[in-house]
Amino acid sequence: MKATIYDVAQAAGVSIATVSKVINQTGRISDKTRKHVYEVMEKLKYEPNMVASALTKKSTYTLGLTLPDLANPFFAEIARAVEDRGREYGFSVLICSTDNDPDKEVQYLSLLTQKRVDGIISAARIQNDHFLKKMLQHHIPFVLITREMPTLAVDTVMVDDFLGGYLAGSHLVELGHKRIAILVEDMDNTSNLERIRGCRQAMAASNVMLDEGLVLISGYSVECGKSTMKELLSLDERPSAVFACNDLLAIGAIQAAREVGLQLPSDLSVVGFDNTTLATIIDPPLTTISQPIQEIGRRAVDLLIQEIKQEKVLKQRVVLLPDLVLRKSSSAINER
Amino acid sequence: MKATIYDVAQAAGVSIATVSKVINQTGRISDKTRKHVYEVMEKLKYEPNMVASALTKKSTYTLGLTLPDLANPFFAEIARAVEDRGREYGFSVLICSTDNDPDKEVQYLSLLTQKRVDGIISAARIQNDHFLKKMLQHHIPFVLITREMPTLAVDTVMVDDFLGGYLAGSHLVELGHKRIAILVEDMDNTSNLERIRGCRQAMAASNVMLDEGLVLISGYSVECGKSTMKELLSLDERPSAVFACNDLLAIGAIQAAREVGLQLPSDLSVVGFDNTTLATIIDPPLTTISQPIQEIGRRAVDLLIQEIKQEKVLKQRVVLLPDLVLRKSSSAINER
DNA sequence: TTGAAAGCGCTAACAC
DNA sequence: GTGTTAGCGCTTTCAA
Repeated sequence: MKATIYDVAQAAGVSIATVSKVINQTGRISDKTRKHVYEVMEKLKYEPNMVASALTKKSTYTLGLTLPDLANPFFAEIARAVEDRGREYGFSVLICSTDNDPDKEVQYLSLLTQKRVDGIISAARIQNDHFLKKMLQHHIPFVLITREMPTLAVDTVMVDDFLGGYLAGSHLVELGHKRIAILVEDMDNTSNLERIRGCRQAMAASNVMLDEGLVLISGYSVECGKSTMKELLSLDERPSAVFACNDLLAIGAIQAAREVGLQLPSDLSVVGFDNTTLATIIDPPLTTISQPIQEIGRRAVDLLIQEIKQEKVLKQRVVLLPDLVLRKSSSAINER
Repeated sequence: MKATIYDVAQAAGVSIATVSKVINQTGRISDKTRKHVYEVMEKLKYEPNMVASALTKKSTYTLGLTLPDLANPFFAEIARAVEDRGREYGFSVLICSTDNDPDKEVQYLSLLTQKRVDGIISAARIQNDHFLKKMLQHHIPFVLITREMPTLAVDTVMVDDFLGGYLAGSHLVELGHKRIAILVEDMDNTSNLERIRGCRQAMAASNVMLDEGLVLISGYSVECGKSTMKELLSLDERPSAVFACNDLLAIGAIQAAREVGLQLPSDLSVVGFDNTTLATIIDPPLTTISQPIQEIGRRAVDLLIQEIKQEKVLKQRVVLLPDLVLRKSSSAINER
């Protein structure tokens, strides 16, 4: 049986209140008893029971993180950033992959509240905003990352998707591309919509019209990007450039292009979004729009902790600005 | 204030015991009261407090997972596999990246025991086996994955590293390579040692001697692999093939080779280890030794849960067998 | 500087 | 079928 605070108190010849105080460094305890209690704890291999203390303190010192898929490098990096920043504040993190499945989302969110996490960070594209609204009514500290819910007053840390799309679009247009395709995971979330809108607007600013028939919904994975890109490449008049709304799709696009024998970037320019480590691994290295992953994780945790500690009442939306990272997958159009 | 079981009991006009029974589906409750209690819970938006129940039930239904770095795709995939299997049993998982830092390892392990996780899965290369021994004495269910501790009776799920190295070595030797280099993260862990030993033995079996000067410790990242590979390539007599003890290093090696203008696989064959998704992204696609990641996560959780439920006393070491996955980064030696 | 005692929200005998 | 009650291991007034 694990030692409890009673065992320590008894062995040390003091009360449990005293032991509690030395553990938590609260109240005033003489150096002598403190040291003695420490020794006894050591001897008994005593490990404070945080579930008991959580029950009284009403704080578990754990954060919940929901995201679509932990195996996706982008989210894995986000998770790591959250973990690191959480650790600095003494919080650990419970991770939940939802696969963007509404059922899982609801289940996990409910689980997290039952486990009484002190706050939740969600990168999941929550389908059920009704449910989310309910969560917020429970007043559980909550911050959304990577995406926004325009209709909800919820703390958010995100990147400016419109600007990201705009940067991608201008880059391509400046390189002389006119026939630009867009690969998107799905159209159900604002981020993707904004990225497309940004790209379209950048093109329009240079009088290049986006052919809406070249905007393809591909699903979520390298494979999906690849097969969708193949469709695109079998078109009579194939695009000379493609903006993929995330790196995974961009990679699929590159693979598809190579499989049909195209040279990159001369035959096809590809721009991604996220700037995950994958972007440097693919050949040619991917020109992409960077999200400041570390910073997103960091700021999200900061906001959450402030809310948990009630140091803040003002909800806010932090919009970080993306960057165009030039690599080798894009180049001036090759007019034959 | 969140509703408690008392609020529900009162509002439903029953005792808390009854409410508890309907929540946990224990004891016998009439359909009528059950339904009524459910309605009240609904109305009050009651969420059972799992920290309270954990205190009495002595089970938190959460698992701890420690690994070197969640941002590393290999471990991210492991984490996802563990999460999924855990979920099937109703467990969530607390993730801890140790960066192979002995201090963090000790801190996290201690944190996990304080949070009273029901069990721990560790992929971390725990430096401090003394500490680990202490953990095991506490009888906390524990399973090691991805690596072994030969001197400790601890449940383990791993891949046969020796065989993996052997497969890599034979493959290269069969392709006619004689000057084979090995890139390894570090020599502090049995896995790496075994992989090298396997490779060496496969070579020896074909009367090819491993030049120990070609075994380089590179550190842990694509960048490290790259710079170490550059050293290797600046040798007077450069190797014609390299076995990298993990995919990250293999990717670094490929990048280095390309940067100095080599053609792969004609000028250099590269074999990796792990078969992460990265292997399919790099160009040329990486020939590598596959670890059955899903299966490792799955089996680890199964073992752990059995131990938690005390359905098992026998400790065991599950050794999964690796596979050679042929892709495009290796080919017969090119004799000029 | 220390201790007694009342909770925290729940489960599990056990009694009715 | 349902209720009473004694914990689970800890924190936190409040007294001493």
